[in-house]
Amino acid sequence: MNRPQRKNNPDAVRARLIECAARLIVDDGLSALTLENVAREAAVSKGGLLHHYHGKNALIDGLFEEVVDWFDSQVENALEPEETAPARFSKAYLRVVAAIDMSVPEERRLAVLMLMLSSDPHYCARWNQWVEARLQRHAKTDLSPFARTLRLAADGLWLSDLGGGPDSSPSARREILAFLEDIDATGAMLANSPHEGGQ
Amino acid sequence: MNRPQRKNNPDAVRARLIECAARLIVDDGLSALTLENVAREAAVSKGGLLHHYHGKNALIDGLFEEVVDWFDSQVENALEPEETAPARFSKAYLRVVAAIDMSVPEERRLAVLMLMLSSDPHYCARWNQWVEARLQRHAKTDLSPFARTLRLAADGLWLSDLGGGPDSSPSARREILAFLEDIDATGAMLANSPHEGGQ
DNA sequence: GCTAAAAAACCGTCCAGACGGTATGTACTG
DNA sequence: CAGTACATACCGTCTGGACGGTTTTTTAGC
Repeated sequence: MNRPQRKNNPDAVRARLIECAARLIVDDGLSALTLENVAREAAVSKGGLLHHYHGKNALIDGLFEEVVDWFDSQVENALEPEETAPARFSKAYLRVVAAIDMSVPEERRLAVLMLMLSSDPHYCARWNQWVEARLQRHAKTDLSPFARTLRLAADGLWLSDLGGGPDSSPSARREILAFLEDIDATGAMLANSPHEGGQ
Repeated sequence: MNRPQRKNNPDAVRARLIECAARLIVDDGLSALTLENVAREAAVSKGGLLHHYHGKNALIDGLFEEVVDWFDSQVENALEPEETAPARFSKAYLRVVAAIDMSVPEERRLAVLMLMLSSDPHYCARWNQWVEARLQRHAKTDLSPFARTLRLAADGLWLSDLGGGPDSSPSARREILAFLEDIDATGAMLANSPHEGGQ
């Protein structure tokens, strides 16, 4: 995968740049995401950064795609085998979000996504594209109110995680998950309503 | 309360500054919140702005408090009369969020809150303080998993509103609300679990 | 009630620093 | 040698904020 014949392989530098950008955003807020800060954190000069990413937008775009791809693969892995399971996609969605441990740097990436989503309409639109594409693929299972509610709760959890809200503690999180599973078990009102997508 | 004997009462100017700052953030993004822009929108010079708010932080702080106070009063008004109703606070919380109409300028304020929350850890902490204070006040009714889930879903709805996600359409929203109410009606698993607050 | 002093409200300008981005130079690799 | 991967130095712009001046309102003395 990597090319150890190079002393400093540029892929690693790129990855480090993305990683540091993510860390900066999560820990110090969006305003801390400056080229200089990222470069310093990644132990690279600003010129070096701009060699890999032609401008700040390119860096952010790279970060965005990185995170979305990561989340996408995570959800894909969390999907149940039965393809007709109700709320199959939304459950996986929730599971991935709920499993995030903010103390693990790798998993803070999602917080980055949240930040970017709420700060820039452009990324918001791109995210919505992803969600709607997935929703379309799982239209048979994930348009029910229950599925929607699951995703909404996941988003709330996600947001709560970001700020360390009172519902992000492990115990509170466990309770919520258990509650949602109980509802699922009762099996009430899981019928897919024929609600047209989009707004 | 106000002093109408003044021709241009400064309270009105301050309110206008806050209002314009909010509008700028929501419509044009966080980066558009500059002293000059705010001053121009409010038909006040930059010096005038700095006379009322000693620095940008003071302005943002004022905005933050304004919005939190507004949300607080909205939730207070949405509270059911019966003080022992399960998830009393969380239901009001959800009701207020769900009732927000983003086309009404007044109600876009909440979007401001979201923006600030996600951009600055400091405001995140202050928001958590508010939530925890309210949670403590309503500890008897709003620590159940159901209540937590309600607030989480509200947050998700809130976020979805901001970005115009696929779950922010009126019909989808109605479905979700109805679903949540059905769960409430079944009355299952509403017992307050003795979960210690905080993290 | 009149007036002068004080305070508050407000304006326009200027400046230091930060930030994104460019241009140029250099070392390493193949 | 050519191209990649960086580093260094620098530039133009924007922004926050300081500062001094001007108008309006309030207060105080008489």
